[in-house]
Amino acid sequence: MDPTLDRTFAALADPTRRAILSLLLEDDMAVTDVAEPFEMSLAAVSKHLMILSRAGLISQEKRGRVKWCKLEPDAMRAASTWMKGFGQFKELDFDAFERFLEEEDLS
Amino acid sequence: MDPTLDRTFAALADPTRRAILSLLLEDDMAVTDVAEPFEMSLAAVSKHLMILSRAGLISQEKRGRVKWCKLEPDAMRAASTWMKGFGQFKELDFDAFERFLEEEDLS
DNA sequence: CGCTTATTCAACCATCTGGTTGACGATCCG
DNA sequence: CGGATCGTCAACCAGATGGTTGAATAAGCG
Repeated sequence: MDPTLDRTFAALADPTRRAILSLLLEDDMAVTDVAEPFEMSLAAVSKHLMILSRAGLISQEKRGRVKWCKLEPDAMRAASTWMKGFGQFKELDFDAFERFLEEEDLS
Repeated sequence: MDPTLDRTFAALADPTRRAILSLLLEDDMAVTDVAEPFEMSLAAVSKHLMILSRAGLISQEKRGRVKWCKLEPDAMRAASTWMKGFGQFKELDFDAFERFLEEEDLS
């Protein structure tokens, strides 16, 4: 029911966006530089960045003309936590998993 | 570029489908039983199960009239591996991460 | 055989997605 | 100031998504 988790997984479902995240792993980048390796318009990349931003996977800060994009690990960590918790309890203790979901509010 | 990873993350982006996976964690279930807790038509749940199935997150086996749905951990593991690898190399060794991506073919 | 249960199919609908192009606002620079 | 660069906005498009309903297929049961 967590809308953030929805947005995070949805954002990760696109290969262009995963590639953008890989780029940002190297360093913070301006929007134009993020767009450079992709064979699509700047506007399209800008939209992808907006989706990543609303999903909490990146943050954007405008300094002068240039908008800098920066990886934000927390959102991905939340998604990873959901998956980890999921596997952790398989064939083990379903009640414990239920409690885990309630605690984390990540059902 | 891995279409399976695309489908896996896309499948996980829907709260109904994540809830279905939680149900299946408890036990294998028939389609009708999976649908029971949800306030939507059986056809809608059937579609969700199809999406989970094509994403590799579950398998479905028909025995008699009844189609049994079973959790398949491999797909989620692949997604989890992508995320884990992602975090693992942050601010550490970008070249190693690049190699990881190539090896895993999970860019 | 005929009824009931299990599940999908088909058509339809509203909304979202990923892309385009062209215009626009903002900022830096000579 | 005037021009170039950075980035978004707006309108548009084709196709996917998540839901509905009603009919169809398939299998078990009396």
